[in-house]
Amino acid sequence: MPKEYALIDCNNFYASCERAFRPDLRGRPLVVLSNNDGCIIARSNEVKDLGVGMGTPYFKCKAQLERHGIAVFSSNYALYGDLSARVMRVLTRFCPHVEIYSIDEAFVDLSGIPGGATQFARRLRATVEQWTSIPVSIGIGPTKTLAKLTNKFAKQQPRCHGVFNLNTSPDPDRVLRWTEIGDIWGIGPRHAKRLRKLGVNNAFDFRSLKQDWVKKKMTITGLQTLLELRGLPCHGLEAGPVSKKTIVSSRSFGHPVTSQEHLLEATAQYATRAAEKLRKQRSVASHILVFLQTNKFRLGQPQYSNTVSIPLIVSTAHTPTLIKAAQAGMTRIYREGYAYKKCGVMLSGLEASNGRWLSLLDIPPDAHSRHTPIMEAVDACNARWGRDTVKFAASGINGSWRMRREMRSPRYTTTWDELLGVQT
DNA sequence: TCTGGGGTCCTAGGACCC
DNA sequence: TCTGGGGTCCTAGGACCC
Repeated sequence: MPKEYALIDCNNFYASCERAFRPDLRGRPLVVLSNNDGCIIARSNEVKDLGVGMGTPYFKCKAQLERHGIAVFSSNYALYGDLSARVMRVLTRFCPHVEIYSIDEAFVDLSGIPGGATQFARRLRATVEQWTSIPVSIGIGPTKTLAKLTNKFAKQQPRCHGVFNLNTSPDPDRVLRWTEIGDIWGIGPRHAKRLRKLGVNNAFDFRSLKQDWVKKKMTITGLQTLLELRGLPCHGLEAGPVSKKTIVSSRSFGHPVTSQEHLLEATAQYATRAAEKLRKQRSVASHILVFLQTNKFRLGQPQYSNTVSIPLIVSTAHTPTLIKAAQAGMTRIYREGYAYKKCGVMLSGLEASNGRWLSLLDIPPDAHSRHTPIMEAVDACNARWGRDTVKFAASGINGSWRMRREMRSPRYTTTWDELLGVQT
């Protein structure tokens, strides 16, 4: 019996979230923009049909969007994160094994489910939509790669009504022929271009290539994709949340930044965010990397970018220590006379905080563990009363470097002041 | 004027060691 | 005229994902 992996994928997730509390937007075209209102990162079906591409800079298509009366939103991650959690809660309630793969996707194992995977998936789809108002599509196949590709088929073929099972299909090869080479999970634009030149245009063509050739040209990961398309599972379901090996916090600035003072504020802010993520997964970091860069799209302007990695004497998750190290790094790479676009910090060398290596240097063993209670208290306050209830002065108050989000919808589900009002 | 953010894995090649 | 061989570790860069 083949496995029955299902991929549950929210349709146009961010766009669907914006519609969840705005029924007037159903059937109306809408887009969601990236941070700083820079690029299009989500489109409703109507906008996809107009040919507006994913990742298009907003300023390049603004006029077209206005002409067609398209609603435009800044990204509202508080809302998307909360609705995602609701969708995932429904899945974990009904499915035995769930792997949350991204904010809008989850794999589940439906092998041997009573009544059959297809019927189960249809009920699950209806329940998710009824309980969260988020529409999803479900693709089922013997491997994760085939479930992924079947999901796209289910989403785009109206006859499927959002659910398709490759395992019970009378003609599974039809789905593979339908899948363009660049739409296969694991085959990106570079490999797709090369394969097309060789006449390999869809998943069916790719599946018949020789293993040795694929491994040579596309490494072991390409070979795994090939085997998965042949129905041999190379990727299982992750058992639980996996700890990150690196943690990054970085942002483009709302406006170009020239002063060292503002860069140091931003650096402190990103170090604070990264440290929060670090503590959330109960890790400590042994290295902190800081980088900054000018705007690479401004070809006429002087360009400069640099990176510095700083080893920490003792692995830590203590925000003030990390801020200090990050700011020291930033001071080292800052050069006067440039208009900076972006900076950020990356934490690496992560280990579980309970199994930390002790430094051989002469540091009292409790030098950092004595900081643990205070950081726990800060995290608890911010969890209870909202982000930045307790913050570090080094981040400044209202620097012009903070990002722009001029068209953000209300945080309907996570902020009291922004709850949906109902008129009586 | 205006071009996102955060991750993973694999490989090649250099440094270094015996 | 001659200039070993093999192993490990680290880093940079490429490719991919959402």
